[in-house]
Order: sequence, then structure tokens, then C-alpha cells
Amino acid sequence: MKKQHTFKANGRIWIDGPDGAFLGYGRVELLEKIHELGSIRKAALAMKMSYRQAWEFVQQMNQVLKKPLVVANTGGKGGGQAVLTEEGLKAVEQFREFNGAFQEFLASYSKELTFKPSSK
Amino acid sequence: MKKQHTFKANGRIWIDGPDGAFLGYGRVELLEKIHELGSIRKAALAMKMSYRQAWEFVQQMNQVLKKPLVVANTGGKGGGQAVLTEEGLKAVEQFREFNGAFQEFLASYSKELTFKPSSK
DNA sequence: TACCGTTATTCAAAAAAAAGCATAATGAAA
DNA sequence: TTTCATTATGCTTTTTTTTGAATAACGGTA
Repeated sequence: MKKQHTFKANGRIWIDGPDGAFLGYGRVELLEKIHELGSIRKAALAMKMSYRQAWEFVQQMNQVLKKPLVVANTGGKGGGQAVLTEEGLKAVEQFREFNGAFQEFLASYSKELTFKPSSK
Repeated sequence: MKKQHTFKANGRIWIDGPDGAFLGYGRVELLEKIHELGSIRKAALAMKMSYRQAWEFVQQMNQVLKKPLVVANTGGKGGGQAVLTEEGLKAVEQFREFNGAFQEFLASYSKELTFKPSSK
């Protein structure tokens, strides 16, 4: 019989920049969706985030690095569009690596937990 | 010249039990203060948490393990008191170890970040 | 030039989370 | 038996966080 872990080590990570939050799960997912859909609005809709918040995230992220992570154009065919830059792609990749290592860390630590649950 | 890291890997961890959140920073600090001060109310005051929330945390934690982490007595000299059990002490210790390893993980990952800040 | 859907922005509304207040119960000690 | 500060609990208020509505600007394209 395999032991089941009713207790689990859990957590969240993010990357802070010079002025606070830079990259986290929400922002990275947003970047991925923008890359996939070519639009901030569609990306926000796809992940059930308000456009308001999505737009603010993009603004904030773009101010942190020398080069923007997202370039958005207003007007034109379709009303406008947004594309992920080289820097944006790198940022996504680095965060994913970081998170991969973190998930392994959590999994290994979960095995060391020795708490005994009340009854269920 | 020493390189300064304007970007930092950051995060938070916690331990989930069978029914959700079990131990996190706030709860562990609360347990430590209870151990130190012998009172839920004083512990809450010391960390500027409302007694209401502190009390609820204790209730929740006590329902998770077979044995309670905190034993609280009402009435008597001083109106009552609360003491940390063996299980409570172990829980604090395990979380602190977990967090120690996590902080090392974050520190080592921070060194690998290669983002270039905008100007400052 | 008129149209289109998105970007960009403000401001009010709603939802969620936390805090604060009030009060009963408790039981050792004086 | 009176006192005392705390535990225990419900309920209201406040604060914080999110969301939603409303609107101007934009510029390729037909």
C-alpha cells in the first residue's frame, strides 16, 4: 500500500524588481496568453481577468526592464494588437524554470512531513 | 565591485492539511507568541492581529491534528491562559526548518537572475 | 472618409477580507 | 461570594481589494 500524503508543502513564488513585484503566476500567464492571442483584451478574457488589471500589469512590467516585454499598438485593422517581445519571451522562460525547480522543492519536502491527521 | 542584485527571487510557503491551510507564517508566529506569553489575547496583541482572527486560527489548527497544538483554559487566576503542547512545538519547529530551506533556495536562485533594470 | 475593435483611462460599484465592538461564560484566588 | 482578565462567540462596521461600466483615442482598411 502506497502512503498517501494528507499534508502537503505548498507555496508561491515571484520575482521582485527594483520597485516591487515584477513577475508572478498571474503576470506570466498573462504574457503567455498575449503571445498566443495577440491582444491584451483577449488574453484577459481568456484567463477571466479584468482588462483593467491586465492592462495595469503590462504597464508595470514594461517599466521595469530596459526594453518592454509587451508592445501594444492602438488602432488599425482589428482595432489594435499586442505582441510579446524577445524580452517578454525570456522573462516567461526564466520564470517557468524557476517555478519548475520550486515545484520539485515542494514535492521533496512534502515527503518529509510527519503530521498525523485527526481522523478522516 | 560587488554586483548588486536589483532583482530578487521571492515567495511564501505554507503547509496544507486535509481541509486546506494548516500552517503558515502568521499561524506559526502566533504559536510562538502564545508559547512565549501564555495567552491568545496577549499573543494577538503582540503581533497586532485581532483576537478574533487569532482565536479562529487556533480553532482551525486544533482540528487538524489528532492532538491539539494549543490548550486554552478559561477562568481562574488571570482569567485564563493558553499553552503550547508538544505537538504545537513540533509544528513550529518543522515549519521553521521548511522555511529555512526555502530561504536558501530563494537566495541561490536570486543569483541566477539576469534581468537588466530600466535605468536606476 | 466612415468603420471597426482594441488600446488607454477614469470613476463608481461590488465583493471580499479584516477589524472592531459587545457580551456571556469561566473558575482560581482573595 | 465577589473579583478579575481571559476565553469564547456573534454581529456590525470598516477597510481593502476587485470588478465593471463608460468613453476617448487610435489608425489600418474598405
